Amino acid sequence: MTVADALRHRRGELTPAELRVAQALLGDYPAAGLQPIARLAEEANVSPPTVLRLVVKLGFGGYPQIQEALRAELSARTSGPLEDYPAAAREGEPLTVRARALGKALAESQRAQDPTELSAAADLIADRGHRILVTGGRFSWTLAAHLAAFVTLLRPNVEHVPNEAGARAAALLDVDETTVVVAFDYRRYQRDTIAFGRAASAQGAALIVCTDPYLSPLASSATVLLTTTVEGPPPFVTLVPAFALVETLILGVVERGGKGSRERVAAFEHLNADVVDTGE
Amino acid sequence: MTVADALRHRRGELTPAELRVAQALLGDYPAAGLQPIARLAEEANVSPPTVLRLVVKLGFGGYPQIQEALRAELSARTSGPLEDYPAAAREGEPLTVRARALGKALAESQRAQDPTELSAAADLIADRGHRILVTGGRFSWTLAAHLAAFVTLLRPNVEHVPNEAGARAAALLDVDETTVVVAFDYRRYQRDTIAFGRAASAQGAALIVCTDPYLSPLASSATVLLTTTVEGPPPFVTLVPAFALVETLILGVVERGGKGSRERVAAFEHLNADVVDTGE
DNA sequence: CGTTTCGTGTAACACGTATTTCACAAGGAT
DNA sequence: ATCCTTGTGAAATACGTGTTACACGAAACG
Repeated sequence: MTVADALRHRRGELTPAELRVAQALLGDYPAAGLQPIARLAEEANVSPPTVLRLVVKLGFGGYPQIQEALRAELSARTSGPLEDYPAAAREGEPLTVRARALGKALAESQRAQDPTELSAAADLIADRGHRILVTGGRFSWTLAAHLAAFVTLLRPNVEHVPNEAGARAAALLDVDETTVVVAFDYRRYQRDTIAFGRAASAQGAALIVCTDPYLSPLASSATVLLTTTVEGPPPFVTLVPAFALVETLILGVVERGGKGSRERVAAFEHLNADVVDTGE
Repeated sequence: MTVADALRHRRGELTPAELRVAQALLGDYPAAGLQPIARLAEEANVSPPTVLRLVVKLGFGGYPQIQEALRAELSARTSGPLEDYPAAAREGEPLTVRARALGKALAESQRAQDPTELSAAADLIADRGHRILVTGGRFSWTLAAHLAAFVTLLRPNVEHVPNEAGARAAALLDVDETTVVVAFDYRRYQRDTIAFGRAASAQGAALIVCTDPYLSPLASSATVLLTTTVEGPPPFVTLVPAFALVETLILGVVERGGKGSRERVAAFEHLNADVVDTGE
């Protein structure tokens, strides 16, 4: 397990100040952790002892030890298993290159995923005692919509809250301890999404935050935190891993729903006259 | 110029012992240079002062300075934190299995993709002489929405037609030869999506159909046909490859849009006060 | 409303590290 | 051969750094 993995995995045990250190570390990984402790502390707006406490909490004997771990990860890169993957297919072809990049991003992203967090999220969403609100940002709203569309099929009381002030204000009116809010917030974090999530959290709702490894500021309020890569082919970002996460979540909810969920789907299909079973 | 460049460039001026340092440094770059000077010296079989002399010869004020330069190079890499650090993938874990399945589906799907069709689709969508309508079915409408949301950013005259009779009827009113319709239709093909596509095609519109390998009935009317797998982990289907296709299409449109597209995106980001650049 | 616990920063301390100084070899020149 | 020049390492020094101890404040608890 890499330092980055450990950092994300044990996020729940971190204090606010320690979380700031984690963000600084992940934000410029691994270079930030190879600086003197005082410099890292300054970038994270905390004191050196706080950094040290985080390091010890992660299981390292001291700051030099975590630095050694980071250097080791750095050295391991050369002999990494991903290097020999591209043996297949034609090099050069832009489409092939893109496919590889996406596949790699997907694999990496899911490797870093914490099964505990994932199942906690599925539990929350599957529990019919909760009301579910799903929302997203300028681009990620489609992910929210996709999740909401499927989950609606599996259980009642699911709502997609559009990326829009009025709808969000209205949705907040009924938020209480029995509400679960799923928020998608990826780099270029959006102030309004963050505000919505924080408000919901303040009103007692459970908060599932889906974000990138740099962590949305909303992460500190999260009950459950799910991260996926957004690194795509060189200059671009991709939401493919995030989309895969959404599907995995849906899968988890289906599993928890058991027979009831399947029957619900069957009922839906019968009600739906538009559906054609066989092609042609 | 990077430290590595400087090292190679000036290797002629180096003494034998200094050369050994250079080799050690380049052999495990840049991790070796981020160790304490004594450790690096030991690995190169020289004394610490020799390392320091090399550092000064390269134009650095001291050892901390060259370390800072190395860290800066590390940070400058555009690649994200996860991308570079593979680490060992845990076998067996259900999540990993799913990741592999998705990755495989993705790779296969994109390999089967015909570059000609893909670029034809991108051409059609990028051409500003056309009006673009995007629509999808019960589940794939989010894909349509995602495509529409991004393309709207890149060019004017793009419309997402919801999966709903009224909206579709209204949209059909203005369809003519200058219209391009993008339709998503995956297994459990939908009668209404098919009807919409056929009607648009009959009115002279170009038709881009995104479907699975079993082919929607709409395929026969398609100007351009794009297929992706829907085979997911055993009992389930996945839209991940389809989502990747959408992103690839967007990428194609961006490329064709050239500088204009980028400026459009930049303008959008400036207009958008909600966006937060840095966490917290 | 005290009391306790937890989180955090300040300041002193101790350790490790970079740097300097100096001594010693090994060629090359006079 | 003797003197320089150049390259190198050992040891001592001075500095920066990690670490520890302690004190303050805020939140949780009784």
